[in-house]
Amino acid sequence: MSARDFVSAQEVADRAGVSRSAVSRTFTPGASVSAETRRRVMEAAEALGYHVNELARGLMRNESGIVCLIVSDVATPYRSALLRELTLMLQNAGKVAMLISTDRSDGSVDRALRQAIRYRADASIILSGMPDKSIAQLCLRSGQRLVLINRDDEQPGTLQINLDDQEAAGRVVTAFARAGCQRLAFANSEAGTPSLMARERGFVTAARALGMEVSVERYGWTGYDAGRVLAQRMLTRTQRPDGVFCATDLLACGFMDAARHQFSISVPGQLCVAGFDDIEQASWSSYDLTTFAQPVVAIASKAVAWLANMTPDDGEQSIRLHAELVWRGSIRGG
Amino acid sequence: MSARDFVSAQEVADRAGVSRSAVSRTFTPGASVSAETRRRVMEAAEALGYHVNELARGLMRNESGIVCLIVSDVATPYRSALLRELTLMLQNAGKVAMLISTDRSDGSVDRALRQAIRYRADASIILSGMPDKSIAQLCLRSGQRLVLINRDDEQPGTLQINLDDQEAAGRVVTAFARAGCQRLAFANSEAGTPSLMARERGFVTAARALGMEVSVERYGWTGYDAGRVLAQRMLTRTQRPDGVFCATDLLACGFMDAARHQFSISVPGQLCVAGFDDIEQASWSSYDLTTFAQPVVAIASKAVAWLANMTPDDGEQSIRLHAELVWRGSIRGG
DNA sequence: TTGTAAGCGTTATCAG
DNA sequence: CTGATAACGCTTACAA
Repeated sequence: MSARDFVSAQEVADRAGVSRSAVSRTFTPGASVSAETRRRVMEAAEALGYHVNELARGLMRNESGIVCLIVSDVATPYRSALLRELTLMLQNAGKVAMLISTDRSDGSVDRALRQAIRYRADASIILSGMPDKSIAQLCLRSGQRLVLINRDDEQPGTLQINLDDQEAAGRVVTAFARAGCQRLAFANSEAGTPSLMARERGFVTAARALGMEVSVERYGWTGYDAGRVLAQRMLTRTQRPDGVFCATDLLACGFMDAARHQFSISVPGQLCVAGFDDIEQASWSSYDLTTFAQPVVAIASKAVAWLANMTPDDGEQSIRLHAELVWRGSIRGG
Repeated sequence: MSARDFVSAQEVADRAGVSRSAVSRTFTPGASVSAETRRRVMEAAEALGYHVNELARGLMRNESGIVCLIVSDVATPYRSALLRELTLMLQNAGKVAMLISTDRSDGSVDRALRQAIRYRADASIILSGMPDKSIAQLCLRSGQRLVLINRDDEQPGTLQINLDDQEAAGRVVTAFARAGCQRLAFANSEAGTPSLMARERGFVTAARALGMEVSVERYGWTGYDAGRVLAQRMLTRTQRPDGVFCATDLLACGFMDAARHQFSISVPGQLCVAGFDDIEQASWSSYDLTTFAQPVVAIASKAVAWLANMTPDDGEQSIRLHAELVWRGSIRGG
């Protein structure tokens, strides 16, 4: 068992010949300490290797500085990009990120939130899954702020950040039409999250509004492999689609690869493809995928700003951000 | 300002009609409480929405349960995959992950470690960058355990996890030779981390040992774009290489894309390519990249096991893991 | 098994 | 500006 011996403010105070309150004030931004006292304290602290104990500080201040990031599938390109922005901005805001991974099992998010409460996190940001109403209530009641990203559920007291998924999906129909596509299709996963379903809804209704044929297929869990399977199902029909909107870029990459290498269908020559997220791979020249950009920096900065501000009106708030269409080569006639 | 009102053990004790120590014991695994008392406490806790305050507990126990993950470029496929395994296994071990992002600036890792100390983390796992000796010493002196992954530096008291990079790089030379390659080349970044340099060293020496021609080029920071630039430099030579080992898969993807789409060179027909890491994209059929697998689960489980065990011998320890060659289609004649 | 009481390292309050 | 003193919520001897 290790020593576990940290130096305390008391020891610093002793060495510097001041009271421990003086030490505390030295390390509290904006507290009133004379230059001379501060200097002596800093010197002693440096020599002893003193570092404020945030556990004790959090106990007193009733504010831990911890923000929990609750997320599943961290290794996914979009998720990890969002994670990067969030941790970076939290650090810049003087907070620290606690990462909790969830799985698809029931109550996984609830367990994560309970963890957040135990560590007295100032806030939790939920990137995937939905918390049970009751546990969300508990968070809010105990003064923990809650941010839901792309969840689109009405939870009073929380900040909701969403995209204009449905409207965006409508815009891509226009693009397919301009490219001369005749038979549209939407490739979705079975995850059924609000944003995924909004994209499907938007695509289908916009296509119908233009009097275009449109079909929908759903399979698996929004990854590359699911995209391949979807291609297999959709491209072996007698009347195969010539314009496919995939619910995410990962699906689109799998779809394109299967189309080209398995069925020798040229993209965009015989088949136009679009995705959603604008993950890094979408810009790789093997894919060159037309897609919608997740405004990850905007999402992260909105979330962190809301947390940092501690807005006086604690009420719910809903932010809807714009997903910009990124034109690349997977749709003809950009 | 929010209410920030958590229920305390005292309140639970009052409601259950017991002392607050009884409450404490109920939530301490392996403490002696009668079944009846436990039941009443649990009931009261449930009703009130009580959750142990880990800040206070950590203060007393001198053990926070926090493990810091210090990492740069979280959004990179290999890094995020390792991150996923680590957080998952830490959770299973009853620990919680605190994520600290670093950049390439000097002292970035040191600042991260200082943060870790302030939160009295039980341990820190460093995935990128190197801490200053003095701050590492401070961590160890204050009883914080340190794990360095792929850093290959001698830091007494820490756990070092490394791969057999140099030996692996040697094995790929054999593969190139079997494929009939004549002119080998190593595509590296300028990052100069120990593992990257070990791969370069291993490749060059093995090639020379076989009497094969071999060149080295270094550029940028180990990403897709750097791979493209390296291809540009290396494939426009009069005597261009026909077997290229890229220091990472990301470099390899960029390299292959440039080779095929920019220079119309067929892979593996005219050019064999190999990478390192076995990121998810390496298995995508557009790349089908022969590469070495980072044993991420083994790495993570070794790290967490070491932390959990609190091995009596506190001394340094060095684990060298094997990077398995994953045969795919980017080298002829697998 | 249970309750009492003494800390853990900090900050906030309030005299001086 | 500075120093005592009382919290914060918890765990853990120690005694009952």
